Amino acid sequence: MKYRISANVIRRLPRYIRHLDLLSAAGVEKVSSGELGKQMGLTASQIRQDLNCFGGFGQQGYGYNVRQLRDGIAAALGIGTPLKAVVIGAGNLGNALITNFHFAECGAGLEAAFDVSPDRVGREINGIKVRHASELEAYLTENPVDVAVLTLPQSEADAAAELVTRCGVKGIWNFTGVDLSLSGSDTVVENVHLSDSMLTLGYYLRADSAR
Amino acid sequence: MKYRISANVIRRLPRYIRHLDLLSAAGVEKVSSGELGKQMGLTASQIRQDLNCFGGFGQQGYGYNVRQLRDGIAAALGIGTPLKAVVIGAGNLGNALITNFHFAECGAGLEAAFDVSPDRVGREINGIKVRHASELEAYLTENPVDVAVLTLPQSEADAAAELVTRCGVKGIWNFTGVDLSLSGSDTVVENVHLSDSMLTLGYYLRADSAR
DNA sequence: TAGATTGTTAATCGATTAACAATC
DNA sequence: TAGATTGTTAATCGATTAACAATC
Repeated sequence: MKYRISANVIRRLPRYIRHLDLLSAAGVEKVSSGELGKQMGLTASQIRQDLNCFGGFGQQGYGYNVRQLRDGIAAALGIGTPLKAVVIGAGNLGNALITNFHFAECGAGLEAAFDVSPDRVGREINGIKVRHASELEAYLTENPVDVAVLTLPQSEADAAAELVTRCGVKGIWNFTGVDLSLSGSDTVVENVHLSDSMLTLGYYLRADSAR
Repeated sequence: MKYRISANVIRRLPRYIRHLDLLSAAGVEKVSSGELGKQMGLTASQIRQDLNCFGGFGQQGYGYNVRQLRDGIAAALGIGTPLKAVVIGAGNLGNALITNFHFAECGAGLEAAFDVSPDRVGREINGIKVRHASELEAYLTENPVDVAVLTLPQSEADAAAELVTRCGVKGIWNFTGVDLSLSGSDTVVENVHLSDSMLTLGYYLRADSAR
């Protein structure tokens, strides 16, 4: 990682992995940038540029070994050295993530969940114990955690972000829909703003129909 | 809409709305591109360029009226003429969306949900009736729907996308994690690939720590 | 009118695409 | 060796930033 790799490149990497997994599953062993581009709707140039940010995965005159390329990208993303994660807010959405989301496949390990509702505290969801939010600070102090998944009400978002950051959490997966104000800190925030996504869909849908 | 507006601009619009709502709530009535930029971490230039894609919301020497600008952007996004939506797959995630997501605020109206599980079919979630998936095709034929929200297992994703597209659905909000293969159709697909999001977070987190 | 701030044109920067020499 | 395809440099394209005249 000599220089800064653009966010566009990084955000394409998961898609490469997904597509390569599909090829692997279909028994394909090698692929050229040209073919891969055709399948994924990208130019061969772009693919070669993207991949060369991370090193020479390919072989001239041959192409890329599917398995090897997949593993190379996975390594670049850091899958393999899992990050410790906790879910904060075990309501509907938190529940859905705890139950369905494959943390392990994304290089993370879910360790605990927190909530305030007596209905939820004490329960176990998919093997994860739901603790009371009042224990959060003590927990983070004793068990260093890398990522906090925020799935709590908007009104609590900023306070929770502040608390976890103070307790050493380095990344926030933010489902609250609020733009967190963590000025000054070097915490990495990944926003999943579902409203933004729906609004964008709506825009293109209407733009399309207008044609 | 004389020319094609870049996706970058479109994806910033929801954020403008969110921030302007905050200002409104705080009683702020006017804002200049300079101030707004400082608050949102954008350049004043970019803000003026963005806004001018949609028309002269501002007034020279004064700035932008917060309320008016907010409404202008909302209009550009088409909030106000709601799109009809159905949720397909009423499991954990579908449930969470039906219960928590504010469709109305995003210019959509949720009309129905579909599932195959006998535990879920017949139930009502947040006022939305869960119907059996076998009724989906007939339903869409009788009740034209704009958007299908796909929250079903990956194995069903492609078939569901094909069916709804065939029945006139113009937009898909895709939570399945699969890259849908809707070759040829002009359906708009908005992907919410949570794994991609988590992987990206992991990348930046580790890149940060490495420094 | 003078000051502020927009709308818009021009300059810069970065990302994508094209081209091609290196090499398997 | 000849053919294919990479890694990498150069050209193009688009997006962001800067500048400034228009105007409230």
